[in-house]
Amino acid sequence: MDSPDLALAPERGRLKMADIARMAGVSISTVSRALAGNTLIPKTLRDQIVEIAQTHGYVVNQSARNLRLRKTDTIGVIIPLAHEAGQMISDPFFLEMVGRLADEITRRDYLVLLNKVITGEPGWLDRIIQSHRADGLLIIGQSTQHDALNGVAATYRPMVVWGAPIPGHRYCLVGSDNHEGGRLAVSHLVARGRRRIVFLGEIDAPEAIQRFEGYRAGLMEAGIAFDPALVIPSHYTREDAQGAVEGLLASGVAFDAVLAFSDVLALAALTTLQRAGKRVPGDVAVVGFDDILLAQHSTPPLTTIRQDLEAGARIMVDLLFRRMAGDSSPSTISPVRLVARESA
Amino acid sequence: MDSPDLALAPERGRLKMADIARMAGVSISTVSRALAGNTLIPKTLRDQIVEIAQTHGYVVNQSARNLRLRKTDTIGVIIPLAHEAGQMISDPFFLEMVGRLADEITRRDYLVLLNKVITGEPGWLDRIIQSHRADGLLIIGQSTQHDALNGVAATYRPMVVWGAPIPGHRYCLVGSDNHEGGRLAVSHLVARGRRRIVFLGEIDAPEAIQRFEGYRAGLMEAGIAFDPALVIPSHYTREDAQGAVEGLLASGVAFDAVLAFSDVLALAALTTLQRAGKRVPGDVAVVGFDDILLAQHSTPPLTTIRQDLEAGARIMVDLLFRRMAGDSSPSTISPVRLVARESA
DNA sequence: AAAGCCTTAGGTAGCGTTTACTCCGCGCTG
DNA sequence: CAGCGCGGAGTAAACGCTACCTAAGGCTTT
Repeated sequence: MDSPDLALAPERGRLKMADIARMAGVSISTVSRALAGNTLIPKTLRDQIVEIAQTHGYVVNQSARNLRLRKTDTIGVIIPLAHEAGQMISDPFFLEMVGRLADEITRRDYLVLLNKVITGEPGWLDRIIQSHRADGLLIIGQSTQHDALNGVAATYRPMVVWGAPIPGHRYCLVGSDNHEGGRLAVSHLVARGRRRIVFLGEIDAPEAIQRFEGYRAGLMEAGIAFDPALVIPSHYTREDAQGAVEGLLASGVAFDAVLAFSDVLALAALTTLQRAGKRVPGDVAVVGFDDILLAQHSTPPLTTIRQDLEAGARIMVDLLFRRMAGDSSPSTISPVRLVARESA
Repeated sequence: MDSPDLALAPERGRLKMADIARMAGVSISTVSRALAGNTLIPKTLRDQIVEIAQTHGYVVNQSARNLRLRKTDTIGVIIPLAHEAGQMISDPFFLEMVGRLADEITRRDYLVLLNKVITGEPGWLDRIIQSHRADGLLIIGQSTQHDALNGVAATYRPMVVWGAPIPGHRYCLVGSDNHEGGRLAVSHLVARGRRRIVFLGEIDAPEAIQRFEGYRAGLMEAGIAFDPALVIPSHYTREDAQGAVEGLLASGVAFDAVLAFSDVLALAALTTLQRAGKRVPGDVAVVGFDDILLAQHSTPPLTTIRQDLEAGARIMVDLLFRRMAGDSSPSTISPVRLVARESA
């Protein structure tokens, strides 16, 4: 059928536009236009060219296209991990967030470029931006990088950050009402008669700070004095939380509830407490934060502060695309709600 | 300090190598070499150039680099979703796999490009390969695309597929011993006195087929006749499995155990059975497959066939990089083991 | 019938790198 | 002292594409 064409094809897999042009007997620019669906080329010719390209398995080389067009049809999703504390992309919260974002992004026919970043070396963000590998950036968690983010925000628009608002932030922020979450959790625990409420987690990132502030606000509302002995630091991993809770138990400090920074920490606390013979919620009530999938499946099911990640992801991607289109978009804080299950 | 340099810089954000060259008073090629650490350039000059680049926030444009070098330092992770059955990247199994792969890939300083593909349109794989956006491809699950994969395997080397071996497969395959998994599960159930064992799942993808074959082999070993009425089809989503189990209950068919294709399905079955008043494992024992994180947290904890995803991901990435280096690497099937928890 | 206009198509200049090739000057050897 | 090798740096040709500019016809318009 098209035997003459075949002779013209170079080795498979390195076909370029010029090859298709030769086969079709037209110029390169005509092929480019035809494949782009440009109506400058009459429909019949366009279809012919597309047909030839298809039967030969030709596809536009994106590296070249990206260079020429100065865009990549790709969104970078960045996971900043501070301290090299061993937290990985496999962390359930990140994973859920990444999944949701990926669903939203692919729905818009963009690709997702996943970046794990060990923050610390200054200029990491500039490096990512200037490499021009993505048309926009989604940053999951400010970690301790508020200043770095603020630094680029002035000149680099297509960026949306998940996290908590810090006075003077100039980047576009999407997040939950962490303060209210902390307050809600405490008020729920207090209503169930708890008075000695542990706060489990590292208080470094803005989200953590605000949850902690909410915790203190909740205590104050209830007229309970804040006791520093009940603040138990723990990194973001299961293992770390387990160690922290074991330490707490060993210390002999009395407590009847745990409010954890995240569900991952809460679940670790739950199992550690149970293994130590404590009944949950009988002896100790446990409240988490996030409402990851696991939360509803633990034994007992975890009471937690729910962040609607699906909505959050949708908003982030929405705002990002508006920014990429030149709009300036406002930061957005979504409400949280307490999901009462059985652990508290 | 370097005030004359500043005057030469164009608007921030679009610095190119030529600008750095001008600032340093050398040619473009010298800058390129210096930034690449090429020892042709004496160390002092190299350091000077790097310094200038750094203070001005210059970073090599990857689009251009990719085009010139014909490589991207990027691995494509592809999630083929058949049937448009609503399964999303947010599916726990995919997510866990993606997380593990991402950890392995970023460890090697490559980036991860996430691709959701609705298989169906022929040529989807060619399109991805020819777009030259990634240096290698990791495909999570053969789905129904065995032929498409086999088609490109001959000419496209850097590709590794997660799934189950099919006679005559020519692509590099990594997976678990699905047949043995099915057999193990049945043998475990039989040892606990179960005789009417349901198989819950779609029997379309190779992995499913082999798990099903293992199920039949297990029955045969135990001298139990295979009963087609106990094969309950269900797509890969929670919702679908729930419907399927409800249908099963309504049908009145007697059964005392469920072996599900995946943990997601098993967990859906678990809750559906409980909601219908069945006790697990009292009335019905439930066994899953995969051992996703959720499995150990359900009530009761799920007995399941464990696939070691961490090891699997490591092997996949390992083999892929060997293939990218030109080695040909063998397919690998990892053993599975039964994790007995309380649901069976 | 000359002048314009629209349609259709090609030529070609980049996009920003990397690297093979060339060139220059200096210290050595024979 | 001619010639040679070599360290050091520049020139220019790709990499594969898109889009601006130009041009050739075949129309309509005055």
